[in-house]
Order: sequence, then structure tokens, then C-alpha cells
Amino acid sequence: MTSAGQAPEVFARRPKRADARRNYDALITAAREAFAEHGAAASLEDVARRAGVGIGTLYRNFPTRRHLFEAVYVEEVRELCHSAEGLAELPPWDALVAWLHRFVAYVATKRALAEQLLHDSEIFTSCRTEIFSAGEPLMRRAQAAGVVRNDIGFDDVVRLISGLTMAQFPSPEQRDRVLGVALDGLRPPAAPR
Amino acid sequence: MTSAGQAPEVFARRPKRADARRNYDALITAAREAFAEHGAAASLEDVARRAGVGIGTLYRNFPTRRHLFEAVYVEEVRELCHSAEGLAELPPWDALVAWLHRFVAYVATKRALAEQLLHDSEIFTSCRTEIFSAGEPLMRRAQAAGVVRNDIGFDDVVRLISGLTMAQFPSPEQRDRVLGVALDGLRPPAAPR
DNA sequence: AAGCTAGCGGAGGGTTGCCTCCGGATGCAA
DNA sequence: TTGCATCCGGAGGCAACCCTCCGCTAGCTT
Repeated sequence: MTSAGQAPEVFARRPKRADARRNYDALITAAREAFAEHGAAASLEDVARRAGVGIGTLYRNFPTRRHLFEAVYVEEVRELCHSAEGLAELPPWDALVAWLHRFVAYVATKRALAEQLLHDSEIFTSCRTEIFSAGEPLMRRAQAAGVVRNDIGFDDVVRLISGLTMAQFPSPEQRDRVLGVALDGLRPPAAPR
Repeated sequence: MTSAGQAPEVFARRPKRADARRNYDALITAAREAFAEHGAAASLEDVARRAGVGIGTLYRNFPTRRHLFEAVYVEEVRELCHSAEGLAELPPWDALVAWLHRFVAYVATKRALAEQLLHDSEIFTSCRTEIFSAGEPLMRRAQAAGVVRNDIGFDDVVRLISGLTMAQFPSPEQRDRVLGVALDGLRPPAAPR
């Protein structure tokens, strides 16, 4: 997303003056916190307060709630995709599993956000594309190596795993155990371990 | 939940006079719709409108938004658990799978609701108990028959499956395919089919 | 260092939803 | 049928939040 592909239109809005850019970034950070804490209905005035800026500044940068959503969301996806670099050096299965673990950690906090954007947003679909171009090669490689079954697609995996993250787990151990079960389902009928 | 266990305190409030009971039921139905449609933040005045009663009637029956949540939720769980009857006649694996399919259909619409109740509600935990007592026997039976791996518990399965339902699937076919993958993960390392 | 202009903050008007309260209606028991 | 306890509806006060608008501040350029 950083180098490849068109820079999403969301970030064309990023202001140029130093103080403005500072405020813009502070707003995104504050919004990320507020949304994580109170869900998608978090008060925008609270976001501005957290960011230490006036409400007017918030609205100048993000005319609607959705603009703010999208900016936060794009930022998250950007981080996730960036984190996929370097995994190609691991063995196919391990690389896929490692990335899926990051994916889980990523989606876990984004429930409310994703919920909003699921409906009719081309931002969402473009982010989806980014995620796919980061993760799908790992999957293909694992399938080519014969360690993942061939009758499913990467989107199946994404849904299986992202669903997992929506459930709240009492302990990281249980989360990993369940994730392990799901991953076992990805194996071919008689895969070598 | 109907016969076994203590009747949940939520339903102790069910009124006795005929018109009152009618309104009470209409409110729950309306609330179910409204929550499904607009999420947990649906307007209570809208709920009253849908139910064809005054806002005062709503508040008399359900002093807080949470009361309404819980009543709707309990009603849903009640239906799900009731639907588990009769499955014991199927073969162990089939019975488990069948119930999990119903479970999926059940949870799919309850996202917003469950989200709210996840945090600090003894109603939620009591419903959880009900669900477990409906589904866990099916799981144990399947494990005893050797068609489900022994290193996981029923709660692991619940989380795996309920997570699945949170993702939105473009087609029922994909949902079933992914569910199938998850179910494969439940199999013992070399289970007979 | 001085001016220009992008950017800032927050007061305030408008909207929406929450919840209370009480005069009137109505089911039920006798 | 009659009386009364229960229940009804919705007006209205209150609070929260949304968003606009404009006088002031402070980066950036020359």
C-alpha cells in the first residue's frame, strides 16, 4: 500500500503545514483509541478532546464520521500489510501461520470499525485488496508445497480466521488453541507435519 | 431453560393482564427487529413505535435499554436450546454438526446484542450455561465415539464456530465451505469418516 | 522580520433520543 | 355491572451530540 498501487484518496487529504499535520495525526490516534473503547458510536467531541484539538479542527479534517473511520481503518491496514514483509524467508506453512497470527491480532480490535465499513464502501474493498495481495502469496506457496489443502481459497481462510478474532477469549492460550484447531482444518487430508 | 434450571429472573417481570402481556411480547418482537436492523444503538422510541405502543409502556416493562437487550437475548437462546431436542437420534458426528449449523444460524443475527452483553452480565453467563447444557452432550458423545479429537473442550468449539458467524459471507455456499473447514479441524488426527 | 494565509478553537443553534409523569382507559373479579 | 387496580399513551423537560461559523493564531515564504 505504501509503494505499490495508487495512494488511497483518503490520504490525499493529509495537510501540509506542520501544525496541521500534527493535529491530523493526533486525531487519528485519538480516534483509534476512542473507537476501540466505545465502539463506532464514540463521541466525536470526545475524540477532539483526546487529541487536544478543537472540535472545529476535527470537522475540517474529517467532514463526516465516516471519513474518520476510513482514515483510521486505512492506517491499520497499512500497518498490517507492512508487517507481512520478510515472512517469505520462513518455510511455507510457518510463514502462513505467522501472518495469520498477526492478522488475528490486527482484526481483534477492529470489530466496530469493520462493522461500519462492511456496508458499501469502496475504501473497504480496496483495503481488502491490499490485505489479499499481502497474504494470498503466502497461502499459494503453502498450497504449492502441499501443506495446505487445495480445495479452498484465501478468502475462505480470511473469513475463517477473522471470525475467530471476533469472539472474545478469556485467555491467550485458549485463543491460540482454537486458532490451532482452525489451522488444522486447513491441512490437506493427510499432510506431513 | 424451559423446564430445567431456575426460570431466569428476566421473565419474572412478564406481566399478567392480557393487554399488558400482549404489549410485552410485541415489544420484544419489535426490539428484535430493530436491533437486527440498526444494531444495539437502535432508538427505543422507534422500538415502541414498531410495537404500536407508547414510549411509556416500553419503559414500564423495560426500565433500561439493557433490560430490553436481555429479554430479547434470553428469548433467542431459549429457542436455540429448544431446537437441540431430538438430535440425539442422529449418529454422533451428524448430531453435533447439525446442532452447530443451527448455532451458526442463531448467532449470525445476534452480533450487536452479544457485543453488549459480553461485558459484565450474569444473564449472559446463565444463557451460556444453557447453551452448554444443550450442546456439550452432543460433543461428548462424538468424542466418546472417537469422531472428534479429545484435546479440546466444548467451549473451544463454541468460540471457533461463533466467530465464524460474525464474518459476513457473500453466499451460503462459502459459509458452509468455511464451516466445513472448521469442522475438519475438530476431527481426530486420523478419524474415520 | 514582516506579511499573508492556512489553520485553530470553541461558542452556540439545532436535532435526536432518553426518560418521567400523570390523566385517562380497560381488563378482571365479585 | 360495577368498581378498582392495573396499565396505557405521549407531552415535555433534560442531556448529549452534531456541525457551522468566525475572530484569532501562528507557520511559511520572501
